[in-house]
Amino acid sequence: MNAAPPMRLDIILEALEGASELSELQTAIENLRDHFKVDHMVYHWVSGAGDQYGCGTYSKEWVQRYLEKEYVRIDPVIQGCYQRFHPVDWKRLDWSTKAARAFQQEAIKYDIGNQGFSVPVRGPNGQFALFTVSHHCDDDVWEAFTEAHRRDLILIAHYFNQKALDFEPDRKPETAQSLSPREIDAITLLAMGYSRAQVAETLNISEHTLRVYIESARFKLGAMNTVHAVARALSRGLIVI
Amino acid sequence: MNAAPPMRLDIILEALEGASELSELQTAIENLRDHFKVDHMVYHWVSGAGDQYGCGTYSKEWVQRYLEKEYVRIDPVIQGCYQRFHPVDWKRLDWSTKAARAFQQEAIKYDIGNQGFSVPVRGPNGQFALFTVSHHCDDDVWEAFTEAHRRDLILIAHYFNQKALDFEPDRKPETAQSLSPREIDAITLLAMGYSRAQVAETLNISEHTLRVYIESARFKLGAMNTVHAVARALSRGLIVI
DNA sequence: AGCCGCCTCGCCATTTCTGGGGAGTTAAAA
DNA sequence: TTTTAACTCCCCAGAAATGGCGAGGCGGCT
Repeated sequence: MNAAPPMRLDIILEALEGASELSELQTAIENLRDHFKVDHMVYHWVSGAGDQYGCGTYSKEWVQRYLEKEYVRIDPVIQGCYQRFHPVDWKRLDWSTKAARAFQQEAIKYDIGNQGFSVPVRGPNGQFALFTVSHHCDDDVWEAFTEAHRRDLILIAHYFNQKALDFEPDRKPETAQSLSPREIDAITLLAMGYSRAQVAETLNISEHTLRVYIESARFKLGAMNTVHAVARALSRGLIVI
Repeated sequence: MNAAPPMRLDIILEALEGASELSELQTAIENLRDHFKVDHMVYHWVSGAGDQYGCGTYSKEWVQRYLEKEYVRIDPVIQGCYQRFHPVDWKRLDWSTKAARAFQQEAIKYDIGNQGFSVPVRGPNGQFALFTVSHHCDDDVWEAFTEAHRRDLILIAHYFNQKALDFEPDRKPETAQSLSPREIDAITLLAMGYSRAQVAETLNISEHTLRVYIESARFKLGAMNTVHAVARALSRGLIVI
């Protein structure tokens, strides 16, 4: 299609590293798609509450439909990568549910391609994103491709996420409010299923003291109740269970 | 020191990728240190609860002291990387507190080196680890080194973490007992801070019905109470907020 | 056709959590 | 040195969650 030959990878990466605007990410991802000669390449930041953000080469129609239908809830690529650290071929995901299969059929109709490979990326505070390459080809061709370029793709995913985090200032101020050791203890034990009485006993403090911790943690986390506080602490990576 | 010349990077990486035992990680990290001609190289998995795990070339004495004194709590490298996505030079971290400076002095006494560079890595369920290179040299030499090898170090960090996750079986056998759509709705809204009454109203069902969902979700998740259920659903990636 | 899972609704008693107060110590930071 | 932040303890009343009970309709799978 294009008269110009694909750009060299290191030049694209350098441009990506130096990017200072969102539009440059879009340019970079298009250059990368041409460089690797694949149908699509997408960076997709999945920010839990439902709001998403990203850039890539999927058609506007598909992106809109994806958002409208809240496909993020059933997309096996999202679900699968969320549990994994490794980059993963779409074939190895769980497409067994009916909803997933319908989703797959529709995606193919929108020219996403029958093959895909996604790299999960994670940042501070539970931030999560995907970098995906998709294409239309045979299984063996695709396997050769992913084998050959896995390292590059991991690095590229890393760079895109780095830039996305740089451009998204919203995530930073929340970081300031970390929890005190005692608060972390309290919230962690609550997340492990202990009742307040049990937590207090475990920590060797009175239940009243425990409540002070829970309340101050709730305040710091901007949570409306204990469940909310635990959920926020978890998804921000402040506690681990 | 060694008579043998350093191994080539891609050979070391290949060995790392194919590793099936912890001891191979230790071998790989020593080879990498020799390859890059630095004083130390360390992979350090920081598992929230306090237990740690890793491999690397720090002296046994330092590792033991680090664990004994629970330096993970005050180490600015840990604190700083936990909030960041980018790899970071130790000089750019916050060493202003008294405890941090004392820690730094002690680390230098144990021959860690005056320069350091750490790459944060994150896996599913809030897993967090660091890959660190440290050395004794001037600022400009160090800057040239980190500039030249940043990409390699990111990839190496990724591979080490991948292997560490593979070797850690605790994270895997999550019996993926999935939740019904309504249960997911209920647990998600609870995780977002809504009270039962609010969730019931939002979902247009009676509070009694809602309770059935919560209880069945609790049962499926093996949780002892609502907080526990929400925490489990979150850390298993069944819900996203 | 029958079983199973999912969705929906109801009541009562008990336990647990939450929101509003106040108060003292210690250790580190400004 | 003063201030700040973390840790500890206490009371009370009202709101919310929990445990255990039962019931019916709908849709898919065998």
